[in-house]
Amino acid sequence: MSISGRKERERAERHELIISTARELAEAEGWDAVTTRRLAERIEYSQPVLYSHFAGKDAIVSAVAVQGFAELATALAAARASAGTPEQAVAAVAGAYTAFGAANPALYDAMFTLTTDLPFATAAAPAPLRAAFAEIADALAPLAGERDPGLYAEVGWGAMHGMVTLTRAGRLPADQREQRLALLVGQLVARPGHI
Amino acid sequence: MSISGRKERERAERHELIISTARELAEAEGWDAVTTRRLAERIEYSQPVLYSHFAGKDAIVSAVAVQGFAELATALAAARASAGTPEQAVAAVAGAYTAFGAANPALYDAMFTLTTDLPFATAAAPAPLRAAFAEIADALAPLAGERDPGLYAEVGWGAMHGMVTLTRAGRLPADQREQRLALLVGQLVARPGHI
DNA sequence: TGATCGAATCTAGCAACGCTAGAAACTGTA
DNA sequence: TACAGTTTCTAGCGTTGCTAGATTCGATCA
Repeated sequence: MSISGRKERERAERHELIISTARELAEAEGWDAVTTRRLAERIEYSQPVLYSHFAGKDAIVSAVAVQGFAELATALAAARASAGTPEQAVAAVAGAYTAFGAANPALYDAMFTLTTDLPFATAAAPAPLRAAFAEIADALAPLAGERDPGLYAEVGWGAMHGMVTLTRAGRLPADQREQRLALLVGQLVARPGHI
Repeated sequence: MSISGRKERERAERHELIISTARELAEAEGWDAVTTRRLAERIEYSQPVLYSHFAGKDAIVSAVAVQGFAELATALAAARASAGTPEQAVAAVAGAYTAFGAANPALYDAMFTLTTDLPFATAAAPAPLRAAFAEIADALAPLAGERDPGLYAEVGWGAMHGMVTLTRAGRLPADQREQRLALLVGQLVARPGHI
């Protein structure tokens, strides 16, 4: 048992090594630089070993994305826990969310731009994805009032996500980041207007 | 003059043909199917002619994107013009924006996901891009109040963009689209809360 | 009308991509 | 020490974006 145990352990380590190396390479040089050849060279194995761990390159990106969602969930939970009022919790979560996107651009790309096959809005979605969304939902829930909590959370998430992606693409000026975020939070926690 | 004039005209026609063919192919089969070989075959020229019109494939995608921004600006203007109150204008613009994204998924991808080199928040940004943003800004301006109009527009744009992309990626359930949009608009036009 | 020269276009090919079949090496067992 | 099974690698396939050099086309002049 100990021999096969060691093998399994080594295999699991290599599995994680592939994920972390792909992530590092992407964060350092962008996802275009993450080719199976370069990745294999970095982990000091030949190309085909990648395919003994993952179905293909997409699966590697997805694995990085899931890791990202787990970290995002942790960051949001910490932000929410540090806040006093519900409004402050929303502000803290929004700040943590946008900071996460700014600090890990390639990771954020893997989570939202490159990964297309991760189930999300279903029960089959990986736990980290549901955990990250739950943090947003939990932060907004106390303020929902007559609003549907699920929809309220989705709208809040979408607003934060849009800001992150537009900022990242250089489509929102980098300055006034703070004020923009404050304005977003102000709208999110506002009592809804009617048309 | 008439001969070289005809040549220039034919060249311009082919230029547009490349753009429209790329767009059609993308909308029909996704951008992955838009290879330089398939594109050349469709326009019934060899591959290298593409490079006599565009610096590379990215430039073709960018050209499609600019066309998309022009159409988006038109759609938003029409929506805004049809509305009565400022609040209704915001609702109309938001509805038109999300409908545009849903109706032209590949085009929207070209505009926001694939194109990375289009300048935006600067004066050097192509006119259609500034026009589309201006429609959003103009719709929100009457409601800005003490809010900075520019930031207010950016936040509104980000919120709509986030909703479109998350919906498109299958990360927001397709049902309750209407209610979600209404909730978003309600938050956008709300008098801001404070933290 | 026919030769010439420049421009437009195509053929053919490069390097790099994701991925895989079959050979080789390595590991544990007898 | 020979064998069996797994693991890993070498080599290569088809496709990608892009380009150099050959070729064809067309306007201009003798």
